[in-house]
Amino acid sequence: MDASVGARLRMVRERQNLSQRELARRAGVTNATISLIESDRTNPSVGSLKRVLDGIPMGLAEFFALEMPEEGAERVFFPAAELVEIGRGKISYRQVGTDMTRRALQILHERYAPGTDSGKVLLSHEGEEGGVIISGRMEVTVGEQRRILGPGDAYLFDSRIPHRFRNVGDEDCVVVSACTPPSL
Amino acid sequence: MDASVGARLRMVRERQNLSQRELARRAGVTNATISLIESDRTNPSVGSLKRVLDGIPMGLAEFFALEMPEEGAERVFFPAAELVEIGRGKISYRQVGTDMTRRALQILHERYAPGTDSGKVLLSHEGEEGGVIISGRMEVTVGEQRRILGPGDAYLFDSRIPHRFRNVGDEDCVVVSACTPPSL
DNA sequence: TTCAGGCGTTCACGATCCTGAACATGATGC
DNA sequence: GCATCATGTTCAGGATCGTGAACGCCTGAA
Repeated sequence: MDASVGARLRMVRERQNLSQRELARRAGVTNATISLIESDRTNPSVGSLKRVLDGIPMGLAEFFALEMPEEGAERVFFPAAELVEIGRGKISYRQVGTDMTRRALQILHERYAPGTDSGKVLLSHEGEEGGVIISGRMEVTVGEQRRILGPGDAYLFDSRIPHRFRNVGDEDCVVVSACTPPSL
Repeated sequence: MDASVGARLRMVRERQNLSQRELARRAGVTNATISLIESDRTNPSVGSLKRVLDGIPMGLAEFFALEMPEEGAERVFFPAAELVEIGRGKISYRQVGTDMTRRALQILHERYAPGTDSGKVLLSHEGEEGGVIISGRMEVTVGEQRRILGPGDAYLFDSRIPHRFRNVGDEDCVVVSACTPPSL
């Protein structure tokens, strides 16, 4: 509860996948300021810290109320606000956690616009993947099998089997998917 | 939610009935610092603000999460932490609210040590007063009436009638009392 | 009245912050 | 290889903060 301001800021910034410079640009401060604060080489004024947090955005109360994870403890919970949206337009997804290099499992909260197609060339790669349709309708092709899935339906298969996804409905299709090892 | 740091600090300090100098002494800063912060003539560093709040004591998260009352709105709720203990030793009491000059009703959360006596000379003043015994035992004398009250018992009388309180038990006696107009 | 003490405010100056520009490193592509 | 880009870090200097000591005001006691 009384971790340093620097450690807190670094944590929230990295959870948002922002670089020091990008955060500095959004906040209207210099990247040096971010660096100095995060390394506890300076003791920021409340005003400047607030400006920095406005670039997240996050309030001061929320910032200081943040529970810092144990040193070396593995991150387990991911508030919705931290599932940053990566794509835009036809496909967008929100990844659960960052730093996929160290993990064996990747989980995405995806949204497919109507007509989206993962491609005529069927995908094939190592690992396994699966998912659950939350809303909308999705045509899933895996090997010789083809099915249209709706809310509550799910899939799970060996990724080496050629596969393809198409949103054949007329509304967005939301899916929670998982794959191992992380692709992308 | 985004009131100035100065307004917030002034509010919490006054709710604790602390002067700028007293808070400065507890916090290990100078009174000038408190004055400058409260008047928003400076933008304190997180570190110095934390030192100041340590003198309250209050955490940064709680400080920034404080809801500021509407301008001119009357204060209605008083968290237990704000009922500051005023006395020490034989009698101590926690007053509900401050600035009694403007109020018609005064409420105290009192604790009487064993043997405490409000005095042989019976009290008498304008107004009415009453209370409820929370724990312990208290001998209450009002005019010609005398009674030993225990937990759950209560009293209520015209303050002009001479009265006296004595803790005749062998443990602390806790009472919630009220009087109008505020005495003391 | 005068004095003492507490209150919040103001001021000059030494300490600290924040900036703008450089630096060092690593990843990516030609 | 080289160039290019993005990353985090370091540094000198102007801007700002925090201190210590004053100030004016008020209240209560002698």
